Amino acid sequence: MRILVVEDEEGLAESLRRGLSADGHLVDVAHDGHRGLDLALAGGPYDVVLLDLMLPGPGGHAICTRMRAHGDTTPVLMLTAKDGEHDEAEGLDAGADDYLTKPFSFVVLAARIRALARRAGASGRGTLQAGDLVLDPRGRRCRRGDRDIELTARELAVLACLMEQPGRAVAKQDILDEVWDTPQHIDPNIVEVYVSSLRKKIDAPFGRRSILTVHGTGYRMAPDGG
Amino acid sequence: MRILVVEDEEGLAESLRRGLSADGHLVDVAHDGHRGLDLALAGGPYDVVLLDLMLPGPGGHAICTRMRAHGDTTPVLMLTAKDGEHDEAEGLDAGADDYLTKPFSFVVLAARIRALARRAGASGRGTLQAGDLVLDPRGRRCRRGDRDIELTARELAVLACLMEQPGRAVAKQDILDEVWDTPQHIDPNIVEVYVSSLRKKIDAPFGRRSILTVHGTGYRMAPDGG
DNA sequence: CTTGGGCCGTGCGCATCCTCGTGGTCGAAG
DNA sequence: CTTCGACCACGAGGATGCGCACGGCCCAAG
Repeated sequence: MRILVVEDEEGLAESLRRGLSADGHLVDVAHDGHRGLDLALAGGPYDVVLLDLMLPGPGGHAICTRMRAHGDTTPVLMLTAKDGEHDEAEGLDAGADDYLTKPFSFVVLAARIRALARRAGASGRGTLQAGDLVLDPRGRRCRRGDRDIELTARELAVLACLMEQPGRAVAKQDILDEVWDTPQHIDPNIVEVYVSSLRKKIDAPFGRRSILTVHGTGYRMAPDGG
Repeated sequence: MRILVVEDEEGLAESLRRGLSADGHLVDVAHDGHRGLDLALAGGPYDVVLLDLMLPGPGGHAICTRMRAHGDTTPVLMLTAKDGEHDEAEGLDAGADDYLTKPFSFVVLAARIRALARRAGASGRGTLQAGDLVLDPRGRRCRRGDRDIELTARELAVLACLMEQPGRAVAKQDILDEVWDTPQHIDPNIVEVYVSSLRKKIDAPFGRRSILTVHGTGYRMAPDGG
């Protein structure tokens, strides 16, 4: 997922960036309200936006209000150091979807982010993204940049399997488990064949390389799409 | 793993309990919706929850919805006797992660459970850290700061062995035992070779020194990453 | 029936990785 | 300081795993 973090405390911002990156997300960080507003309005699309309430320049409240005024419905998770009801009400009024008081544990944050993404996904779920490569498994569509790409059912399933966890290696056996019904009766090399076919469709014509081989393990989707 | 099974057909419930236990999991079983809901909300934490859709009392749909409303993101696998699209959409809307129609083979079920647990476990657990050095053994990823580092399978295994106990010296023989299958038939110097290779990748390019030699014993990971 | 597309298995050429040997360097003990 | 054992760097060879083209099979549409 693409996540925007607007947070002026550098230590916290950095640890959020690391933690979320380690979870396989693409993270942009802004250290003040001006940059945060710019990215929120034009840097996206993001799947989730984390906003600190107190910031140099426009605060989280203002950023969220502006986003909603522009018709942007990206889920917003508000972070704040205070814990009064006053703040919570304000944040939610501004159009925030959830609210977290500092200090918080990273595990809790990750859970809230998943929950937000899940709820948002209800209306337009299932689109996977890695750089300029977009996959809509339900609608059976795949695009690189502005060009549509035709995929067969198996190709699409394998690609989805990889794009569900961009940046992480997926074992060949795991792909078999997820894509084939009777994985035990099937030659694992079949995965190589489909990866080869996918590369010919989504990489070669664009001079890219988004599906990387992890020797002895399986494959990995380049988070930036190659 | 801890697994919750909510299933009212006693025969099926029992065979699931036996099969999953045989796979090494800890299994709790509920035979109706009320007990299932109680366990799901308070009996955990579970790694995976299996929900039958049709139950005495609250159905799987309701249980899943309640779990999500409580912020619980435990992976849910929905079981159902029907096979209409209607059911699938309902289950996924409720926040289920996957969906299996009866009858199903146990092998398929086990594979789906593995896939769910893997996806969930991907975020957070299992990542090792020492300063700005981060290792994700499952996803086969390694980062120093904001730069990705490519490691071979052996390199990664040796590094994981050291990072599991940052600051503590690990005997060369212990590394052999953990990383190699037949440690007795192998030249112990091989460990030195891989440490050397690791230092070239994770230390030298950054001017750091995170893998320290403990003369006469083995090696030690600098807790701060060097 | 014929045709075409998707799916799966096989085999060979090739890239990568693993392992070990050699010779040089470092560090601790006396 | 000297000595000896432990450690390190480097490169060659074999072993392993991968990429990809090809051909047969099956099903569905015409």
